[in-house]
Amino acid sequence: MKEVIRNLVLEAVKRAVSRNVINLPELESINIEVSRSKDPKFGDYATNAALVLSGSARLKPRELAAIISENLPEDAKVLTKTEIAGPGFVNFFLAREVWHGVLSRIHTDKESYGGSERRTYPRVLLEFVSANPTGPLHVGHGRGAAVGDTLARLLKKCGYELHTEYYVNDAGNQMKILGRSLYIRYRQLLGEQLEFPDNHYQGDYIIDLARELRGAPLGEKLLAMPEDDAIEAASEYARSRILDGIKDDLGYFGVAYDNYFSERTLHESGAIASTLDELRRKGKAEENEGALWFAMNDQQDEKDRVLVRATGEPTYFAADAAYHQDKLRRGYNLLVDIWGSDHHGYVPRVRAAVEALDYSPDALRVLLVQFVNLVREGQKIAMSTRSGDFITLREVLDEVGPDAARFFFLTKRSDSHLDFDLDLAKKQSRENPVYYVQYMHARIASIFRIADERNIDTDMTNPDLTLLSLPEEQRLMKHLADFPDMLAEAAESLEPHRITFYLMDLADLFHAYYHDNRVLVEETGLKKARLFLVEAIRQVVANGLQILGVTAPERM
RNA sequence: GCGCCCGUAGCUCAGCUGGAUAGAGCAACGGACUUCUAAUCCGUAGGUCACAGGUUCGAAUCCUGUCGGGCGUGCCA
Repeated sequence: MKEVIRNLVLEAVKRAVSRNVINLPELESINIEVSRSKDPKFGDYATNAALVLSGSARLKPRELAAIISENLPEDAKVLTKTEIAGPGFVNFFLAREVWHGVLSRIHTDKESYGGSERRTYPRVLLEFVSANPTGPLHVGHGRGAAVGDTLARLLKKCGYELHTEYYVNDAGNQMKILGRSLYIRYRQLLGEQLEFPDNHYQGDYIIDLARELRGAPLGEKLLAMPEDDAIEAASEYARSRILDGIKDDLGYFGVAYDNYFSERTLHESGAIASTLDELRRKGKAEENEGALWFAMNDQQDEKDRVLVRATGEPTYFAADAAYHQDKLRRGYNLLVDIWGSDHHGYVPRVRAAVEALDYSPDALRVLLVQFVNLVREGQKIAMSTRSGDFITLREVLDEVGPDAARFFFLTKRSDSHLDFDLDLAKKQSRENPVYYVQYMHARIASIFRIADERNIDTDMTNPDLTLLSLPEEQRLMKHLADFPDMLAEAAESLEPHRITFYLMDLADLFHAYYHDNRVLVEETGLKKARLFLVEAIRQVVANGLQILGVTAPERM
């Protein structure tokens, strides 16, 4: 809808220029905004065009606003009137028929309402979670998964060509430690007195894996192998079992990837060596004291960073440079990475690598997701990944369910700390936003169900929407009209949390309306119009929840 | 030390790509159940947008500094 208004304004400006009413040197690059008016007395939409353009037009803002207003296309039926207000805003009052048209549009488009046509957007590769396959997913990963998967659904809805990927860090020292952890636990289980090093994986899940080995063919084989081989075999086993567990958890959480990308393949294929060579040739990588360093310039990072250790082992950074190059070579021109915020110092490094490999640094957008505190009975639950003393995603899902978890993870901006209140997530009341939103859907579904049971006609063809004259009905229709704009802006800014806030606002409007007004009234015309309205609401709620990956229940 | 993020109502947070009078929920207080689900709703109260400067027609939003909190600053991942 904003686009419609914006085009009217641009048209008005062009007409004013061609009629020589105003003079604007740079007509092409004007950057005006159309926004939703906060207060009904300012109409439905407003533009700051006159304020932005007054300088180059050499006119006072209010004068320019008047000119824009006068030069709007006469046949713009969507407008009932415009007003000039404040320092020079042009306020637009839209015709009732516009909102009626929105309702009809929702009924026509159904589950596709709110989306955008495929446009010439960049091809996007979204990478998220990418937790090391050295242990189960914890709650923080859950937040990354919810943000990432919702963002994926959102961008697809908005017409982006997008794929999702999970980068599996299955190379390097961590995998060796993982293998040794399992190997030692296994031999301990068989009765040997072995010390378990502090820096190894302490979690009980390693002991569980060791139990699986006991009596199994692989377990027998391990004992016959030289220790190094046994550790490698144990590592491979642990990696594979843990990754399967991660995939199970993600599946239960409603998250599916287009691709799992193994770091190991970058080592084995020579991709890392080739990327390093390229960096050397470009003068971005230099030997020093036996190690290979990435040469940062002043704009990139505070200091040079090691790519290959003096031991000859490439660092995580080297693999990441190769990985991002690989992604870009696969034809993606926008890479979106979702990382835990503790990795934020790493952003300049990878960005610099992308730039050194001749891609725009803007081809990489990194979303940082802050930590999650679990709260029970008002107390934060202490967690530590190192000691293996943490709450897994699975435990949270088993306790509150995937719907509440997904919704909760999106009740704040991703770069803000999140307190996840387990008690609240289970509560079935107004305080719990996920129930509040789902309940709106269930209530509407129940109207149709009740009507059916009582043999009340729910035919909605050719409704007379002028009967929807209550202020709250107007507000509801306008809010439904905002849905596509909200989605487009959330997608552009990579801010999926906007969807939950939108739905909570809609729920406020709906519950109040429902409370004060009956849909199944005697008068057939009014009943038909109201059914038409609430069904449109139900559809938008369903569409919003679908993007969040949360179910829209018919009854609760 | 240096870098990044954050500081908005008692609490938890929206709003931050500059726009008009800073918004929700919770908690507090006072109300509403003969109803399509009270699993709900209505009302009241609550603010030096951490502080100080600056840019601008206009600043919670951008810039600088100060204070306070978090994180980073490995030839770790």
